[in-house]
Amino acid sequence: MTKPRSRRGGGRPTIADVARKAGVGAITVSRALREPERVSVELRRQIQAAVDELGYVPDPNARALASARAEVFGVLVPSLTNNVFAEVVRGIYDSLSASPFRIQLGNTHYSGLEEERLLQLFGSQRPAALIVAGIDQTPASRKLLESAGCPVVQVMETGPDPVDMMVGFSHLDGGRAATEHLIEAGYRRIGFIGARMDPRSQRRLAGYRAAMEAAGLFDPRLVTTTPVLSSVSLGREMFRDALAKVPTLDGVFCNNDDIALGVLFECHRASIAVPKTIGIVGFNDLDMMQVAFPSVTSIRTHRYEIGRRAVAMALAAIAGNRPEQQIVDLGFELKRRESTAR
Amino acid sequence: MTKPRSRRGGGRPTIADVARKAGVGAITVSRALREPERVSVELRRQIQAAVDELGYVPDPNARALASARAEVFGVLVPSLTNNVFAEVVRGIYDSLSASPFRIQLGNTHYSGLEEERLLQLFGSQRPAALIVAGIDQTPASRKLLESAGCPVVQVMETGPDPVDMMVGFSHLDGGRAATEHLIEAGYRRIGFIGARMDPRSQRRLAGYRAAMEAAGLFDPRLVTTTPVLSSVSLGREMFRDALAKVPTLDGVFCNNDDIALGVLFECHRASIAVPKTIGIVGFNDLDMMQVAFPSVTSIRTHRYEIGRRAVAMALAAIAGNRPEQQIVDLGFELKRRESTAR
DNA sequence: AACAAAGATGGTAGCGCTACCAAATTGGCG
DNA sequence: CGCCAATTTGGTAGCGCTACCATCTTTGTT
Repeated sequence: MTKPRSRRGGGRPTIADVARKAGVGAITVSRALREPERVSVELRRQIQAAVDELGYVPDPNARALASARAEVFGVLVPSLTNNVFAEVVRGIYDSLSASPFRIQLGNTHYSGLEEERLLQLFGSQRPAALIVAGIDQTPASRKLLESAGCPVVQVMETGPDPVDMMVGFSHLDGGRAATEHLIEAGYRRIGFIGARMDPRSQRRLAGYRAAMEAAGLFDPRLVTTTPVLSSVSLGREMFRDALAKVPTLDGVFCNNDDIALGVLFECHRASIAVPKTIGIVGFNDLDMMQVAFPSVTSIRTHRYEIGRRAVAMALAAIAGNRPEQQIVDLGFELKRRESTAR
Repeated sequence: MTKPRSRRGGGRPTIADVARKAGVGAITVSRALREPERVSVELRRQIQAAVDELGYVPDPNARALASARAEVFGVLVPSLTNNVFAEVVRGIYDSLSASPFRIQLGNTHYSGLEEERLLQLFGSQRPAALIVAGIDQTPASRKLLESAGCPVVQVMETGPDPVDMMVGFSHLDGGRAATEHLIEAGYRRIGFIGARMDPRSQRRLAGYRAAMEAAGLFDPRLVTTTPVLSSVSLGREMFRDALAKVPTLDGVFCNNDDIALGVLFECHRASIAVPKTIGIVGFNDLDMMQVAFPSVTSIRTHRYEIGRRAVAMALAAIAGNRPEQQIVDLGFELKRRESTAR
């Protein structure tokens, strides 16, 4: 006869301990915790008392094993420090904090291969739902998502062919709106400056190009891109490059607000008047854009709300009532500010 | 006779399937995966072939249940969008991505109660290690950490009384260094502007106060704080308040770089010369501070490195060789820039 | 009052994996 | 050549929980 719980570390209470103390069967404790309405009020009280007294916390691993379903949301984003994704993730966390679901966060570093690896890993946990950033998964990733056997929400972007559900907006339309605004404001030699040209940035660039071509203003020399990760200092450097290439530049649409801020600072430093000589438009509308001097026109996107909606849709799907709308376009807003007011 | 695997979702391969295919015992497969050197080369090869062919991925839940130890690092931070913690978290993720450990991330929202709740929750998973931000845990949280039965690393700050291990730096010294620098540069009416006065901000304030008192310059009216979450726009507003309160203000030490940036923009807007009329020092040294115009003096902290070191120490402790140094002070650097060069 | 239906509770048998021990094989050495 | 130790492999018995079914109540219906 071996010692009963030699292997378990601290001998923390199990469901059997609770059941014994409450004078009921283990399964009843399990039910009282998961579907209280199926247990009489009286037993529920007794069980709760035993739980409190023992400080019982269910073991999620045992739970997942027994039910073949972990109470985990797998979340895949390409970056943890990019404020944009941080806000999406925050929306997801906030929406899930009151639920029993945990979050398994993965950082793909903008790599398709890493995404596949993480999906493989997440799949082994049988998550309750998967939330992934973007719509450009590799074929292998797409297959993994389709066979995940759980609701899948692609976020940040909308597109024609969802794996399951989608919440986002059109980056192409955003890029076009930003560019059209510059054109309407009277700018003509409008540059595009973009770092880390991920698929979303590419589509913003496509929107820029569409607007420029429609106005007969497109010139490939106006486009400056790099695969390097975006930063404020990079924005400054790229702006200098762009200006060296096209000295007549009179406006820039920046891939994101970090770049835009770098451009703004360089304008200050080089005594280039904004918006008079150069108009600036950013993307995402971080808090600081409206505080900057001059304040910077930007495309406001609803990152936090995207996170919330993604969770809401996934939870609805888990509960069995899939939303009638598979694709939710949360749109964007052009925030007109001083940097383009000439 | 019930169907053998009716409950399991997609009938994914189990260790038994691999064992059968490789013609070995299940336990040998388990060993080949976890401690390959204890299995003969030949069997190892056979097993690997079977794993590849079946696409077997071990179930982490079953693993955790059987071994009473989950391959999970619990990580608790007060904010997900604050760039500072995002970088720590990134350091942690990057250091752990090649290991079998997953990460369970919790957001305490700067709340001690929420921290307790999350520690309770994390404890139920028997994590391999815990990394928590800060050193000011509530007594209940501290008890949970002490009885977690795994390595614990407190990060971001150092202090005299670690639960287990610590990686960080002294916020008090940082605040003092920033303030002394302003004093040396010739500023006299130096304000402190601080939002979200968490314990680390409090200690930066204490450092400011110590430096000011030592120079005989302290005046409580110079201190402007709020518990509101920090942002660039809040920095602007608080600076206006501070200036209204003390019109002779000639310098500010800001709790963090967001606030400093808000101050800088307001100076531009109100045509206040920096560094001539007002000197500005920030805290953390985000990338943009050196690009700003004028560039902003700040205290550089090593967030990413803190994350990496925390993981390295935890991994060492798990492997059985605890680092001889329990408390690692990674220090900080005062980055002198244009905003205080007068 | 008799009987079916619905509700409440419990027992049993795993979920997929690993700790623990036992067995089989090999090698070294007197 | 025999014996013990080291190495390699496998069997058994759970880890803590829940799905599934069985049992026992309670309630509703005619």
